Amino acid sequence: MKLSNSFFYTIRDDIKDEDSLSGNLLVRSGMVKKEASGVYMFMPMGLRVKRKIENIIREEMDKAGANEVLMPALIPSDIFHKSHRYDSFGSDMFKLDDRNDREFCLGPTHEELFVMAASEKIKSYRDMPFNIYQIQDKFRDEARPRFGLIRTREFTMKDAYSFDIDSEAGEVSYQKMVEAYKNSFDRMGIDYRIVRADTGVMGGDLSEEFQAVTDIGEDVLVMCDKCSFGSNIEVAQVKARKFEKEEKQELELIETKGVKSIEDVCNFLSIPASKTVKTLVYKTDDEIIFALINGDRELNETKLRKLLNVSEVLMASEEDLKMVTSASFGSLGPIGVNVKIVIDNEVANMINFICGANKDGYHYKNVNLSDFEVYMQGDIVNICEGDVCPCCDGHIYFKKGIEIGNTFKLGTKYSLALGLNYLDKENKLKPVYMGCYGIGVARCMAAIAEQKADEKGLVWPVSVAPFTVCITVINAKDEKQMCVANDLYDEFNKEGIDVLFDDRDERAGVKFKDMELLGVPYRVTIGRKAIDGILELKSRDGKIDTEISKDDIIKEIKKYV
RNA sequence: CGGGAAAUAGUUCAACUUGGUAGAGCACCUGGUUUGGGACCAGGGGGUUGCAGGUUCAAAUCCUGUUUUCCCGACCA
Repeated sequence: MKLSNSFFYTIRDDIKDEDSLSGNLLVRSGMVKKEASGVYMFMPMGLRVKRKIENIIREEMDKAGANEVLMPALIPSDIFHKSHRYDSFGSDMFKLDDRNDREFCLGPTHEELFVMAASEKIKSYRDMPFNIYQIQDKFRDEARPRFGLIRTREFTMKDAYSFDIDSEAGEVSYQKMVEAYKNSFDRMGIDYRIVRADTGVMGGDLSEEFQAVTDIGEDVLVMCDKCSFGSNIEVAQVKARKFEKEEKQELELIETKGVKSIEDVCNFLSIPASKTVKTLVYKTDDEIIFALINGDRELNETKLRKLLNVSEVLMASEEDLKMVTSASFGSLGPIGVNVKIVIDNEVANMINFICGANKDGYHYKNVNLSDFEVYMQGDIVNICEGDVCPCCDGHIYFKKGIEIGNTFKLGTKYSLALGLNYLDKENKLKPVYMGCYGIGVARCMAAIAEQKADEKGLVWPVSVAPFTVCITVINAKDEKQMCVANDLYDEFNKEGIDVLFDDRDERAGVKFKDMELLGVPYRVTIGRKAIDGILELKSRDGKIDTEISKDDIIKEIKKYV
């Protein structure tokens, strides 16, 4: 591609409404442009990167034996009613009516359609296993699009679905996809971690996420400094701490005027937070519950929701609280109140702890488990840095990540809901075992940009770069330089190397800056010495900066691609 | 959905507090000088100040509403 007559532009100033590093650079380099919050146009350079990422994924999926298909983006809503997901997606779904008032939506995901597709083939156990996938746009009316391409409302996703006779066979299909994912992300040069995650609205038995490590990540990744444990914080198990053994003391009511927060209590009594118990009030589907956790912990709502087996937990308001006690937030505890008490595993290990007395201005000292009735006990807190790993005796540290891919063992959730069955050897009807596997294509692009960019602009690995090499002519009016450049351009093309020819009549500095902003991995500069057959080769990452003979340049570049 | 900020030329911003003909850098056009790291000089084009009301002799500026965008949170495969 020659730049002089191409649709290419760059922007010198920072973009006002793109705060993230990747979003700002992707827009400034003319790769994408925002049309609305979370809605982007892809310009030629951006589209090339996106396509390269798609092709890496496509190759790895095909290698793993999956077959590519394409589903509609426009989907009749009834199918989501059938799978009972219409309401769970709720306002995240873009909804519309056709001219006959039939309800449609723009597909937020495609499990249902893939089940429909698979049912065309699946009649018997002989018809499995197989895996089908597509690379297509999804639409989700996100509450808050942000960070450029990282959270958008229309986004390209590769989604694959495996169909097996049972969980054992499903496991094999699942592992194949995990391998394909590792290969894909390795080829893209992404620094990622695999972590356990919540299955969320997808449902199913197990979910793992592929998380690109970056500081602007929206997820907290829980890692162990000793073993390979990795988990999203939302599901990371906490090994309950054991506390020092001591004799149980007599329960004691103490006056604590104006003492509300855990911090206040600790200061007032000169004790560590771990000696206190925090009482949090939650509203579930139909009642108020008190959740008790150690004073230096944070509650994890996902875990609480699962423990209680309810669809939603919300923090209670002051009014909700009035229904169960006259005390206000800051003076709550498990004693003398008629609500269900849920305690964290760690609270069960505590002896003689401090908590609110359900009477404003008072706390209880020396509280023990025997002083109140426990409705349920479980792991309902967030793991902390420094905690002991749930799998070994190592210690936990955190990283932040962007979810670039995930894999789900769906099990039979969708096959049961939508009637996808097969006949086994004994002629019995059984539900199909499914897995589903997603990769956010543009999100990968943003993650790479985020991880690799420097102060000059984007830095693409060769595998996803819009062009592998650019030819920069110092003086486009110099016929000899242009002649050398044109020859080289033809040679690169002949060799099948993606080459960008910056033949614009611009000053050298402008061309250098533009190519650095764009992040092309290698630059061949054609300048004064070109007449003697001497060119310059510079890599965007700064590792190579050398003069080189015109005759060796192709060979040299080929070493890196 | 809660909290915060913002909207003025293609773009980044100024002018708003204290109402009085909207200005700069970059970008763009013309001419000239330049030509290896976002050149310089001279000249020039470009704005219903997001939108709708209101107050006023007079509104970018004050008031009300509304829309959009970003940030923090809630939410989120």
